[in-house]
Amino acid sequence: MGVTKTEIFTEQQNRIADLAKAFSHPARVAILQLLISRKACVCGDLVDELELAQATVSQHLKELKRIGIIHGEINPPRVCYCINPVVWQEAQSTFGSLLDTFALTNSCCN
Amino acid sequence: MGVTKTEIFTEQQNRIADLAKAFSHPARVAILQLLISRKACVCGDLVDELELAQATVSQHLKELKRIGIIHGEINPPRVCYCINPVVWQEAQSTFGSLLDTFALTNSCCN
DNA sequence: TTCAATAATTGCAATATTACGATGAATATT
DNA sequence: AATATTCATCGTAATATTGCAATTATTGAA
Repeated sequence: MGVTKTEIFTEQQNRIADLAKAFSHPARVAILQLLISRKACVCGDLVDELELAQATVSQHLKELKRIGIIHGEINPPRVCYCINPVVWQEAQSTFGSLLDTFALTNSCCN
Repeated sequence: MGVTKTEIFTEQQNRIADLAKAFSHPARVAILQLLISRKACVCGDLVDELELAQATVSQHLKELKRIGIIHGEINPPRVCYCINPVVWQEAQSTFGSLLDTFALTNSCCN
């Protein structure tokens, strides 16, 4: 159907999936890296850095905003995008604990 | 177009995006959690745990295999799925360093 | 060989995502 | 006021993803 059955999963599982979406497209990874390195934080600069149309970059920024991992400050006529430290920390602890739940001592069931 | 322009991004960015896809759907998160907790590792058991059809679970398993984060051992007529420790560690270090590149002392550019 | 059990694959439908040109809204500058 | 700049949104096209029923291997057992 193309539609995820959100209701059959836990809140936590759905949130993990959402946070992962921030990193699940190379353009969004690149945008986040650019924001962190502070080589660019204005939409127009991101467009210059990436070989993508302005509309496409804007769409990825919208998705990142929806997830909450960035927020934009209007600085007319520009918009400065920044990492949201709160959600970034949430991602750190979420992926940190998820990835730690697998102990390397675990062996396969055979 | 619906098609990601893979070629304009770095190998690293594309790999991060691919690894993130393992976690970007709640069903795949649930599957990985079940494999880790060892409540289930056989496809049929996963189908019982999740409210999804066998074909759907199989497809998610296929995607996780493509990424490399799990592998299946044939134990006829069953298939036992396991976390691949090598790729799991890759995910740990990849997301670990990516998430660490943002220092909370970073302030926005305004 | 035939049957049962298990899982992969196929085919299909519906929705989501990616991408871009064009347009629109907001605001600074002239 | 008119213009230019910047970014969001709309519309559209193409591809990807999600999900399931049905079918197809595959293999062990009868």
